[in-house]
Amino acid sequence: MWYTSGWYFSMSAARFSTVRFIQRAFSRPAGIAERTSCGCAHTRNHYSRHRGRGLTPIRCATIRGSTMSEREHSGIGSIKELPKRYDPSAAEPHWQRLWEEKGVFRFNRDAPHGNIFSVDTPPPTVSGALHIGHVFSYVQADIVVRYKRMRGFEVFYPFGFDDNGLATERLVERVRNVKGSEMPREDFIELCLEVSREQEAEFKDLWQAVGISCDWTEEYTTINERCRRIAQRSFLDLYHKGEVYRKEAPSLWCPVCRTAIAQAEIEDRQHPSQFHEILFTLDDGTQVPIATTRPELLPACVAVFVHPDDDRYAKYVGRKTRTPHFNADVQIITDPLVDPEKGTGIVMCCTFGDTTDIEWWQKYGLDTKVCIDETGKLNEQAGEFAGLSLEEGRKAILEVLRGEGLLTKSWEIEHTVNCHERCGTPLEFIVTRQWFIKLLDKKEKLIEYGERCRWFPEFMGVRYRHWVENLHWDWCISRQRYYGVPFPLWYCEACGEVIPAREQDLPVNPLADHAPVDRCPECGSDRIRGESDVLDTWMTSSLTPQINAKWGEADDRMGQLFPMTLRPQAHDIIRTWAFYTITKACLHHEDIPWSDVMVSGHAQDVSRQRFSKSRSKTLNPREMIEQFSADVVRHWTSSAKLGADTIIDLRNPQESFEGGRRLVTKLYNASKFSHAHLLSFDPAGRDLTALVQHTLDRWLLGRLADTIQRAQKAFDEYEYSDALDVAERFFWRDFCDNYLELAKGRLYGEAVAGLPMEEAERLSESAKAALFIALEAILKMFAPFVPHITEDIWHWHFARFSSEESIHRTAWPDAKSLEPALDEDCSRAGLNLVGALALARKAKSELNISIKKQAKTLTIGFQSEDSISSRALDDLRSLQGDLLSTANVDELVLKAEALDDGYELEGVAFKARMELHPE
RNA sequence: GGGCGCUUAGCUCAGUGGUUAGAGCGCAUGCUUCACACGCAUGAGGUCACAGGUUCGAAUCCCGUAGCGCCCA
Repeated sequence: MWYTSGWYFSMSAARFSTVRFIQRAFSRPAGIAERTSCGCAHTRNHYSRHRGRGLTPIRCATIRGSTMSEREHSGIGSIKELPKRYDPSAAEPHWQRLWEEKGVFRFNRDAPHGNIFSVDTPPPTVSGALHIGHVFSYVQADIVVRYKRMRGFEVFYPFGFDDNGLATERLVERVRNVKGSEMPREDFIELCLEVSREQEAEFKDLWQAVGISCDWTEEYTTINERCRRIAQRSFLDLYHKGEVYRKEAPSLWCPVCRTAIAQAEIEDRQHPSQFHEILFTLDDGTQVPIATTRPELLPACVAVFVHPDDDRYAKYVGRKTRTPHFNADVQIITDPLVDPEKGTGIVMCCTFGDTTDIEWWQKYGLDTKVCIDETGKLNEQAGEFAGLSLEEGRKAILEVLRGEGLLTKSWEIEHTVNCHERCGTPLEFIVTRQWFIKLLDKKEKLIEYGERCRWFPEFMGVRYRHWVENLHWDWCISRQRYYGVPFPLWYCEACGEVIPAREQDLPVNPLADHAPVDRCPECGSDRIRGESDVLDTWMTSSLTPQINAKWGEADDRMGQLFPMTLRPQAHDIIRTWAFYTITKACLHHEDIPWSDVMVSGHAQDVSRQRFSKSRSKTLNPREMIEQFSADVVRHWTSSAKLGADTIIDLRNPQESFEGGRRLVTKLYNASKFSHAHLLSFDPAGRDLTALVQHTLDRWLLGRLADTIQRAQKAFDEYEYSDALDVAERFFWRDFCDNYLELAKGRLYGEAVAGLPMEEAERLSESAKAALFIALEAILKMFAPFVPHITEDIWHWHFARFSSEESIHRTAWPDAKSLEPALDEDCSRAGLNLVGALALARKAKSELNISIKKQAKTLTIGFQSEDSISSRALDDLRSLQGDLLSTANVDELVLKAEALDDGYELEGVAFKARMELHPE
């Protein structure tokens, strides 16, 4: 039998006693640690140092603040006495409270500009519950921020909520079942503020629960006094610079929300629709077929168009035609914008069906015949159809035409319709008087400013450029709504003069406050009226860098904080949030708002539909955190590369969280093991790299240095997912699978049992020093991703040697500091040993035996006698004790010749053969 | 119609000119092992969408085709 091998007993005499000691230590009832004169509980090694060698007791690491101490402090002393499993539901709120109490993420207001990493997070719109997609995007930013903080930047990470505007109004109307238009304005605004406050409390609670490391003392909402003042200051600045104008013009109009909106608020939706072929009549009685999807606009028809090269209709050009039923005579005109392939190739132009109608209206000086009112109903222009909704009007007009024999054909088509992103209503163009910011005259400048920002990933900057290139309208900033920042303006009712507020009076409410003058400076009239429109909410939310830097305020810190460093956001808001923010910085300061933009993707269901606040089917992040923990949810957010969308199965979300769960469990277990051995190691005041002397320990630190550098490089490019990947690889493979297994012999004292005391001490201290360095670096590398468990473990052991209160304020691991311990020969030897260990594992696996089962010999043969092989042979010879104790083999046979059978490891120039003890 | 992105293992995805293309999940086999069975070990699994080109060498660069997604007309 294998255990009767004489070699085993002769080599293991010392080990045998150790084993018996361990058994005795473990046989104590759990929770009763043996105590000695140093007054604390002990690990086996610590215990043996006191008893066996009479060494002075070292200070034992006590656990400060960690959740473990609350539950288990009485039991430090062996692995057994740590809880079997980590409990995130207790640990996570504990650390979140501590971070808040200690102000761990608070910005130091005296920090110099050059050392600041400032983050302009887009404040989430208060328009419904946050979903898992928000967590996906915002946590990605937090991961980067936590890394930057550890790299020594003074982080400025404020957080705000965008509660001003239409989106919030619609939420309030929905949840309180009211209509803003049907109640007193002030009451409605009060209700909006109330709902906003409730929602914001929930948002904040969720952000804290998921561990967003922002500074809550910098919190703002876009409706608060500072934001109203800055938004009005922004308007006045543009007004005085001549960058805004007020004009009566066709504007995008939402008939349901009854307000003008901007181009950026359009959402294209595919609608099933019908093409109708309608007969117009020429002056000589000839009938021409015109195809349209919008027969309800027939009363507003002011011309018909054909393509200049369309031979079919060339003979009609320049003549007049009469609209069916409404009997208006309109001109037939040619224009290249007509698509001859679409419908019949003849198209009617109305006031206003679409942007082409508006273009033609301007270009050819056409009549204005408005048939739609601002509530989306047909007006008196539509004759007997007045008062009908557009849908009813369409049916009625078609019915009449059919009766008159003028509707010749109808067929189904798929049609893209411009809808309002907030309510989905098809938009109309209505002539109204609105304020606009000039954009079209500065497209090139806006593109240039976009290019001065660094976009991650780079192609997201291209999307911005194309959006600017394709702008058709100046920015309409008037909203005929209630819950928003008022225009700081009054008008003279007599002559129409515009009277702006004075800077020192901001913020103003022109409906309640007196104008800065009693009489119109132009005509002397005392009939002065405040503007009732409010500013587009983007007028405020495009100013978040200025709001954060308190532009123009008494405590202005623009010099310190502007431009900001980073704008993190998802890609759907490039055309809105990013675009408007760049526009404002350009207009106000001739500068970019931030130097870097990191653009995240979306979380989607398996059907590849992105989540949104309005979709009912989504995942509640609170429930996910309760079920899987914040760390696990955060780990999932790193599973996708920056900018890439990710998929999460709503019916089976646990699959997406599996990787995080595994990492957290593994971190806990590996740390628990390390902790037990490190309790007897005192790093205080010692040069740890100098203690690391064993080849394997130096190999480990070489791998660590490489990992740190690669993670750092990835993080600096905002590629947090690559950083996580290299860290996990190192932790799982190098550290857990190989190093810990190989070091156990020395950590338990077995591998050094027969050596002189000093040598044994040196080798075991080397392992502990390496363990200490590597584990702390591992915790730090994972800290941005899984901030709670890393904080917890760091407090078991490392906090007491640090001047910081939290791992999140400590320095990112320094690869350079490891250099004294690095050595090429050790790196190579370590690699060879790990290769040989893999061969031994493979051999046992092929023989279907446990890795633990003691084998007789491991024979490794080398294919050739080149220098690589002979060095590898030397490496294995010098490390054979580590190999044998880890692989559980009695004897290693090294042969400088190729083996004719056995197991070959790919990429390694040797083969191995395993020989078992006879049964 | 235009722009951007994507197409790599059963699934979800890494992989920016250089050995034999990787990971996680899933699958198969073995192992109760003194941190971890929520674990470990070992293994199977790929015509890198298709076609052409550049190159000593292409998943990677260029051109074209097809399909998918997003954004904009």
